[in-house]
Amino acid sequence: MSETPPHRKRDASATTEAILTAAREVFTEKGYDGAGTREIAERAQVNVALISRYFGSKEGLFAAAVPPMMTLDAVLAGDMAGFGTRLAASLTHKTARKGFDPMLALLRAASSPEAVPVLRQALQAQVLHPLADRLEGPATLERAALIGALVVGFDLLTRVLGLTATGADAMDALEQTLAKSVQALVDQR
Amino acid sequence: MSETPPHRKRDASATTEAILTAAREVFTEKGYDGAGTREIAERAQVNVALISRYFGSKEGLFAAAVPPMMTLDAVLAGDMAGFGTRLAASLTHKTARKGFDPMLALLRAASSPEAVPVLRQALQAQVLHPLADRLEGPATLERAALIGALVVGFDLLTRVLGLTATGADAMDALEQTLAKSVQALVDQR
DNA sequence: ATAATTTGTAATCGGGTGTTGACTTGGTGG
DNA sequence: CCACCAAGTCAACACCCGATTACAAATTAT
Repeated sequence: MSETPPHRKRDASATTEAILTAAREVFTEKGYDGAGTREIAERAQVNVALISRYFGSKEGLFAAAVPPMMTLDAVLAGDMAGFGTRLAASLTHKTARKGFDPMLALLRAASSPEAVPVLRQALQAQVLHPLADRLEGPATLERAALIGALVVGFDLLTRVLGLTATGADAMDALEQTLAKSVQALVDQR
Repeated sequence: MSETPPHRKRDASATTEAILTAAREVFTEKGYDGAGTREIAERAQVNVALISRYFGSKEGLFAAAVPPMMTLDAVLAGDMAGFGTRLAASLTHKTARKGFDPMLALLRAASSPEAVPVLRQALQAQVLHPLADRLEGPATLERAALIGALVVGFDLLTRVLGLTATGADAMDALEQTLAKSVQALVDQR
């Protein structure tokens, strides 16, 4: 058995990036409390102390890892007439993407006091406000918040709590109803 | 200074009840991970070991404390024409009740794997199904789930993440929009 | 080549967690 | 009265956490 190369080339930016992607994965899977710095470091194949060095603390790592990825741009592209359908599809068509998922990370970190300010600010600035700007009519911010509530609640029920629709046709019905509810909030005026 | 009476009268059912109410409060405030058995015992003025004795484990305590209280009966009473208004009012009129709040407890425990099965079962059996039974038309379970998502998401945004409506009139607009969205899901057919 | 700075390592600190076992105390039935 | 058993106490266990310190190795600058 050949010895594992004792250390890869020294590259600060590469290791910070490795830490960030590992942190995103673990925060997604385990939440803020459940994610341990040792586990993150291990997955990044990096020494634990480097987390403190580069990000100051676990909270600093979370703030650096999660917020930049919270965006609604993909679904917001296109005309708002099809927004409900697009959003519903993006929620039900769980691409089962391994690794980082901003929504799961948010849901599983929301119970940790240290993470709350970070999450609130990012959600406000990068999701709710951009969405409200695309709405017309009265109370755009409130309607945007309700759309956000629908999305967040939907993901909490299905992905975190694991509530499953009973059948494939029920899944279709769910997606259609969701799309209709969202679109009603978009078209309201 | 008189000595504090070294111990109150021995009463197993009274102490289990004290543990339960203390547990409900702490789980509400700190979530499942954040709530410590020692803190619960201290608030109940009870020895920590009694938690293990009476409930087997922290998970057992959670299962005994939270699910029985998850109910929608108060809002479900009355005719379904006013359901949206009633539900929206019950959410925005945060009575700021101190102590136990099943919705907060659910939200802050949802990220803990040990709590998830308990929460899912209780939500399913005591909230979603009773609500679906009161709905008419197609896909009642799916529409009930979406109403649940709206409620859960709304509370997550406002109470857990602390997103605040900018003004009092904005709060009214939010409540009305929420009522309308819920009622639309109720009346759909 | 030598000094200085950055990058990575290893061990440890102080504290907190849920849970357990042995023990003591209180009330009660024989 | 006293033995018995439930109810409560106490101290410890084994484990995990985030953070820090002192040190070694590699890179860069002089």
